[in-house]
Amino acid sequence: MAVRMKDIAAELGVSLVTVSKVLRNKKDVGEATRKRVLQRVRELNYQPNMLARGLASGKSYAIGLIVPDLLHTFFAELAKGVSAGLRKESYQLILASAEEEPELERLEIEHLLARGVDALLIASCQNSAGGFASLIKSKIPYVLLDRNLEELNPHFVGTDDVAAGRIATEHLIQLDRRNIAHIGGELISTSVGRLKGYKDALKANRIPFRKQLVFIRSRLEEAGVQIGNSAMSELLKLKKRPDAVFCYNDLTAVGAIRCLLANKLRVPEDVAVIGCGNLLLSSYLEVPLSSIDQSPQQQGEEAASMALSLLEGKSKAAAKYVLLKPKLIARQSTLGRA
Amino acid sequence: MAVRMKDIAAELGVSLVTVSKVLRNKKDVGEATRKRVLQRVRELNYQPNMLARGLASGKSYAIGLIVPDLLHTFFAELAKGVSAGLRKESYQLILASAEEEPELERLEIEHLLARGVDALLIASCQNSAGGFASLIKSKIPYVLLDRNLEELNPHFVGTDDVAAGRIATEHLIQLDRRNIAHIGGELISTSVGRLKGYKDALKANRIPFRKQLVFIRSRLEEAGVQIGNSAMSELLKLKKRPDAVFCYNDLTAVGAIRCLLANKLRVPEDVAVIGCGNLLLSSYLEVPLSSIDQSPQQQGEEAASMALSLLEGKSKAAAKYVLLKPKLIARQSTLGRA
DNA sequence: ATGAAAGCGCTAACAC
DNA sequence: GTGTTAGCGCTTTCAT
Repeated sequence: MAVRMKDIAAELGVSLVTVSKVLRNKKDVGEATRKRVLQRVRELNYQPNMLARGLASGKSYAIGLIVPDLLHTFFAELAKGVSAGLRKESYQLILASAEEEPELERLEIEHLLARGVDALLIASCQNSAGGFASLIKSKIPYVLLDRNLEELNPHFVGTDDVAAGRIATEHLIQLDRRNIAHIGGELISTSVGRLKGYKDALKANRIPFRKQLVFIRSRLEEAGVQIGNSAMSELLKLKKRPDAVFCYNDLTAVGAIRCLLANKLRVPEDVAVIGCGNLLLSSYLEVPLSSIDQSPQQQGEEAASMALSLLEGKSKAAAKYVLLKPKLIARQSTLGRA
Repeated sequence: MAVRMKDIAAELGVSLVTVSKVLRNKKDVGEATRKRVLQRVRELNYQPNMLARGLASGKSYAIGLIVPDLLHTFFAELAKGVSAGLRKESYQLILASAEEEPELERLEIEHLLARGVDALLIASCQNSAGGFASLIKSKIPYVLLDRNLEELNPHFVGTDDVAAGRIATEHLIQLDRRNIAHIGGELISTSVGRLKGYKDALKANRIPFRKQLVFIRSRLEEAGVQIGNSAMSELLKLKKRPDAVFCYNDLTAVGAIRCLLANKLRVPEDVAVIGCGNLLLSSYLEVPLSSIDQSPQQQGEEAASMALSLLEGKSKAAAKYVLLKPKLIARQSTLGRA
């Protein structure tokens, strides 16, 4: 089939090992030989068989990334960042999606391990550490992304979700809203953090926390937009209607806005809405959506470099936690028309 | 490190070969032995080392997919479809993005070949067959997706783009528009096809084709939304303003709508706009966007099954071309408020 | 039905 | 500097 080192070696009258050394930039090869080998390698556009290399060396120069859902552009951006970060160091990315199913995520972990990835990056859709058994047993380094699982005490790259919740809520407070609702998500770290930020902001501004203004929906029940829609319609049934809503993600916010408009309410005059995540299309929406940006690409790059540090055995040098600062992006859904 | 076949064999007092046979469902193993092996395999949650298997057998049970850009949800949906299609047959997907750079696409092709993928699916961002040299030399089967390159005479799965252009344009004609502009893209098969469909529809309805109503922009210059925006503003300079625009994709349409609204024109009353691709968020846009749906997930599944057929040596059984029928999704940007 | 031997294409350790 | 030897963990072929 394809050309092998053996072939190149034979052609050039050197040993296979010499070719191998040249290709891995080993120093103990004569300059003349090195040039001859490189020349031929380039002519043939030879690529070493990574299966063989991986098997022999125990290193595959590939890193796996598992995301919950690629349709969510946040994770696509994350993947882009990881890919860019790895490419700099000539590592390769193997990308897989768990389709929001914990069981599938477990399977993908095993598949990637079986393919010999050197490290694994996971934006997990699991809510417990159980699915990580084989990963932990494998001893390969791994980094959790976006959603944390504290019981694993993992290396982690994500957003400071408490800050995100606080910034969003404070933005609404500064706009003189006092009756601020929150539509939250499942019991994953991001949702929990954003809820805490919401509460913190209320407390810091001496606004009483009202339980009935908080609406938590498990994501399993419905898709994001529907969650926002139905949650908002519940909130509208309250005697004292909220004058603002902080939604834990942008899709939910889109749903909430749909519901408000359908009820002839104005956004933001009657109810201001802010999301979180800053989806790529957020500024083109029916009502351009205020949101909290989480720099997903930067998160990806950070995760990549953390993983590479771990591989180089700099376990101590590598930061354990990287929390990126969220940024407010205010648009029409809170500010109104300019 | 991890458990190996050798270990399981030793524990059970059988030979490594027997274990291997059980795991690959070979018939020539006694029922009792088979059960004992499977039992232990399950207990240990043993996963065979795919690098070793691939090296020994020449088959990796992995199929590569290269897309131009994961941020474009069309390709994310495509990937989801491929993944689902492969999973059914216990093949694994290895996903890579070329970030719209032909050179990167070439690199990814080589990487995936070096990793021993059994087949390759490519939604290519190349505009010539040059980048496919190593792929062709490798002899592994491949399928092109979405964008065709006729000089390769490849196996192909995509949309009937001529039909897409025709349907979109006819929709505008049925709404009594006669001065229909087209904003097109680079010289790739999809753009060319949609432009042809546009022309066909005009001709079929005896509407003269006017060259100045067609605006082609190379994608390299600007991002989709900007293209639409600037192209539309050029079109508005025409003496006779268009009363409708068919944009070759949704992002361009979003840009066109922005431009129209910024110029105090009403959509669709003054200018109706239709896109193509039916982005996931299309219905939540500033003006919900009419578009042409291309069933990307189904395309992905078709491509997966085509690739698997090719692997099973059913080269003749496998269809050479699969063109999916596009569907009109009419929303507010052409129909107005309901 | 079971297993011993050879080898996939490469790297690692050690000679020369 | 260069090459030899011995694997990496599997599959394949061919005995038994």
